Amino acid sequence: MTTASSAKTPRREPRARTGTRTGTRSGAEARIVRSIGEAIADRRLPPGTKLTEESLAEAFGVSRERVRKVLLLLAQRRVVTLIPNRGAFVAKPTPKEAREVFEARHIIERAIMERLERLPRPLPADLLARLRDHGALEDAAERDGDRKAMIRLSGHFHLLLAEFAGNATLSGILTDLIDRSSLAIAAFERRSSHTCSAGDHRRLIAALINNRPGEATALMIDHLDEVERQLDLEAKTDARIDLKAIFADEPETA
Amino acid sequence: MTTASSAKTPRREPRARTGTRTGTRSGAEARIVRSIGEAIADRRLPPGTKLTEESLAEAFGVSRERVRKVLLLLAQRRVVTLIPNRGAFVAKPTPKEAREVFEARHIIERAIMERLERLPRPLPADLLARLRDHGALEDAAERDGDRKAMIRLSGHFHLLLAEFAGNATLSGILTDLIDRSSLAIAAFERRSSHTCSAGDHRRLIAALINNRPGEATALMIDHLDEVERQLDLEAKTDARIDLKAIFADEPETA
DNA sequence: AGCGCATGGATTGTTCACAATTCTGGAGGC
DNA sequence: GCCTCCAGAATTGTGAACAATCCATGCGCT
Repeated sequence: MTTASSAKTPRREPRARTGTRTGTRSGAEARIVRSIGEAIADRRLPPGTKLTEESLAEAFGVSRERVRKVLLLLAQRRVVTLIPNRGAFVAKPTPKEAREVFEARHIIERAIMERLERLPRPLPADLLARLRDHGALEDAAERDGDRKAMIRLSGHFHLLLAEFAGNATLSGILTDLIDRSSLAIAAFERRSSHTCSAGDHRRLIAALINNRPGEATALMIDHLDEVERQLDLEAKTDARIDLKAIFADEPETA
Repeated sequence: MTTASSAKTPRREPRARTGTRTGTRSGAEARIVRSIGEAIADRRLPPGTKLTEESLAEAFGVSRERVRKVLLLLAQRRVVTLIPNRGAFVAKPTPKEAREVFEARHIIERAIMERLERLPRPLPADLLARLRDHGALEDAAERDGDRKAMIRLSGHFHLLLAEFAGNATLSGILTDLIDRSSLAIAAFERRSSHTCSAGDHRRLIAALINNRPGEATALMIDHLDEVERQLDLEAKTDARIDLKAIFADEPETA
């Protein structure tokens, strides 16, 4: 094939900024990606929902081309599915894919917990503070029965731990996996069961602070197993929802 | 334009085909992504190389828009870096990022090896066949001193193992990590040493077949350690400090 | 010289119009 | 009644033109 050797004489190297986290540069796009991502995570956009370019463009007040780019990014993250000439849909994971995602989380989050347990004691003050703050938020959401907040906070909890494990690359990978977990949960959750994970998280925080070797890691594994066990890989949920209604009032500032 | 009420009554479900593997639909795009990715992996495109849209468009005989899309995908995979209004460059990982990538590979590939070791014996015939074929290819490349082939084959080896661990999601994650490893190697490799990994791979295959518990996993960890140890990750990135890079960091995202 | 500043050329970013494909709804034949 | 087939409409895909931005070179001034 044609080799891409058309790069001309090397000029100067750009400083490889580690800054941009998502690879998207414009702030507006990042905002839309996050907005749609969160809508999918807390199930305002259930799996299978058609994401019409023009509707989204209107809802966010941007051009269609930009929506197109956003959808491409989300597709790469497996959060939406692009079908040629048919459009974009909120991804609907297969049971196999759901199991794979949870297995991947098992692997990565176990490693994260092991690193956290190996952290020098006492734990950094900011970690403790953020864990405490987070616990309070989750408790409040549980008290209020705010389901969407609980889902969102649950994801944040896992990401918070990943962040303090000190490997941004792993955190990025886990971010995607958590989003896809949300999709899997939305697709396969049983009607009945609802032992919400706030309790698990509380115990996990306590174990992390007390630092009995292996305890926190074991709790994390149990926690992930428990979440996965609550799924019913036979259920098929289907619904469609009006995009504009969902994004009716989007906060201008992130 | 007035708001054309979209997303009407629920219609029909889109066949949630898992078909498109990469998220890119058109075959041409996938081809270009792979082509550029391989060129980066075996260092025909070293880190920092400017990737001008028009040059690429010409080289591949496609429109600039398509190149643009490809670059966006590669940026999402952290293989190229997009700088607003400046263009696309082959990513140049920092030492920190390189360490993170290798740590992530450690975690994932250890898990993969553990799963492979747990496979029922004797190993599937096709796995054995492909391992043998691959070994022959690597031996040949080593004999011929075909450095590019060796790099490519080394990546394929790890992906081959991942594939037979039976988790496509993990394989996908590892694919990205391997590409980024190639970048890290290209950026930080020491001039001198290069005990190429064909030998490591050979021993690993043997251990996998013989199946002394834990041996293959340990070999994989050693292998990854060895590769990383051959890099010079001491922060010698650049003597002069670029002020623009320091202050150019995103003011927008929290 | 060295520094500041304007201009020219090149490259990226955005918008627009149109082509291609699919979906919808109905007419017609069996 | 049910299926097939065929416009019309809606939606996605593509290319080209236009605007914005940046880099480099040269000129004038201190």
